[in-house]
Amino acid sequence: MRWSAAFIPTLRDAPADAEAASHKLLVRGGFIRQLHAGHYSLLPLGLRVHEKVAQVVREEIDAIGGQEFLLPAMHPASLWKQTGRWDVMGDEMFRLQDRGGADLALGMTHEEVFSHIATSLHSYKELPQLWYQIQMKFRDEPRPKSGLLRVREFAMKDSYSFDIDDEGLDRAFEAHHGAYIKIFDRLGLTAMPVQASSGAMGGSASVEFMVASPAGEDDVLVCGSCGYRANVERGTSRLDPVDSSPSDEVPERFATPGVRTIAELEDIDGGAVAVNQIKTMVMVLDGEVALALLRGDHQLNLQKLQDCSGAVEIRPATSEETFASLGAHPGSLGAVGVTGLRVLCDLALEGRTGMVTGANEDDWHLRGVSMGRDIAVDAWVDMREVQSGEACVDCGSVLEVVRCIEAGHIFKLGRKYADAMGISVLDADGKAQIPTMGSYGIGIGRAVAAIAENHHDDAGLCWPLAVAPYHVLITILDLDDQEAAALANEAEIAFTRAGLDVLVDDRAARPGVKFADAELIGVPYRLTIGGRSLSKGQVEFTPRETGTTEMLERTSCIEVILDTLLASQ
RNA sequence: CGGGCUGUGGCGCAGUUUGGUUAGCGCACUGGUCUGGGGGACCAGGGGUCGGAGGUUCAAAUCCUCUCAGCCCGACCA
Repeated sequence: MRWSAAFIPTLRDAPADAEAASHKLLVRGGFIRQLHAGHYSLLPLGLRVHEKVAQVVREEIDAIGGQEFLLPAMHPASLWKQTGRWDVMGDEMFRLQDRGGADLALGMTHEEVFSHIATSLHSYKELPQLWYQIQMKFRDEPRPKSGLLRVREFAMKDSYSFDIDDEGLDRAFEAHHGAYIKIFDRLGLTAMPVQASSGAMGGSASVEFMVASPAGEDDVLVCGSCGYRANVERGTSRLDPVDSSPSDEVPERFATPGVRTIAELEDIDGGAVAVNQIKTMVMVLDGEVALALLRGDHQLNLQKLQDCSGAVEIRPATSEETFASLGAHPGSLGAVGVTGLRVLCDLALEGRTGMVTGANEDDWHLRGVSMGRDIAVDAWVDMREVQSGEACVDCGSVLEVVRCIEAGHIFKLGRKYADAMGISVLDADGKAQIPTMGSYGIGIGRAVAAIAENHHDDAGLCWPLAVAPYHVLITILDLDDQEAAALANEAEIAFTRAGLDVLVDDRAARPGVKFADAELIGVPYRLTIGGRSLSKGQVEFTPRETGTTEMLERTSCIEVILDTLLASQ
């Protein structure tokens, strides 16, 4: 490709509203353009990277026996009603109607459609099956952000496994686990598998593949010592022991005028340190007011609450709802003597005595509260969010919280969808069996952004060879120089013949412009042909990553570069 | 959904407080001259009606009302 004829609209300035490095650089480098919030056009350069990422993913899923499909992006509502997700998905699903008034949806995932196809499986002999596609998903994200990192329309590799038994599902899950490790490694991403919440997908196990990046949106607990890795939506920690010896104390009201926060209650006369307080949070779970109790110094994690409560829709109660339920305002709430409300209590409070909590009367608190005796707890659950510095649940070392991009997610779904969709095969005994499913996703565009986040410097992008839009950039400095033109031509032909993607910068621009653009778009290797070196019979070879230039002999440069590139592929 | 911010040529911005000539600057773009190894200089150009609608006024980018869009934080989110 000759740059002079290519559409590579580089910009000197990033759009003012771009924050993330990948967003800025992908726009500046002429890879993407925003159409509107959450919808991006891939320009030729961006598409090249996108396709290369997709190809790596395709090869590795093929390698574990995946069969590629391409399913419709638009689905009939009936399909989604069959699994109940027409209602469950809520506002996140794009919905529309055809001319006849029939309800349709734009697919946000494809369990339903693949399951629909899987109803034509009839025998255990046809299992296992591993099906996948690379296709557009549509999700009406409340807040698209950071360029390609969070969008409303994106290509996803989604695969689905169908097995007769749990052992089969385990094998499919492990196969994906291994494939994902290879994929992210080939993409130049350091991805760590972490224990994750299955969220609305349900199912028995789920592992996320996380790439550390400040541009990410997930927090992961990382133990540097034993390798424990878990999303904060799932992970836990080992707490320092606290005194919880049985106590004869009975709850006693005491005045706390003006006290509304944990910190204020620590300071007031007769109060208690946060560890000895009960934090009472009023939440609305699927329309029903419930109490979530935590130790005073702990934070609630909503995803954990959702997972342990089974509720689909969760929100904090309004202060009106709170007052109507408990008769007091936030800051004076407690669960002592409360009946008729579901009370969920964090495990960290189990067996605690001598606690301080709100009295459900503004400006009054209770002390001497014993958990089991004074509070009617419906369920003991893990719903606190682990903070950085807490002790690893497995080995006791210090946990670190690392900000990450979720690059992949694999789920064991079990039989929920297969059952709902009516998939059934006969086993060896002639008995009908419902297959068990797994589902496995990688967002292609998000992977592109994650790579950009992790492979760039001040001058621009720095693509790993495997996903670079072009492998080599031949920069001609003096367009009038016949010898330079001839050499560039010769090199382009030789590189292309060797299977490399070559971009030749033959623009009538000054060297500074060409160098700056070269670094911005991040082609891994640059061959610079300029009069100054050429007069000495030399050319320059510069890997983008190091930026250090090596002088090569004009006569042998093509060979040397080919050796270098083919060796590093 | 709550909070904050922003909409002026392709990109980045000034002008809005205090309404008043043909709406300005940098980059990019076109033609030219010089230059020629890190976004060069000069000359000459083209392109916007100021997110949209309504209103106030002799006069609106500027004031008022409504509305749309985008970004950030939070909530939410397979």
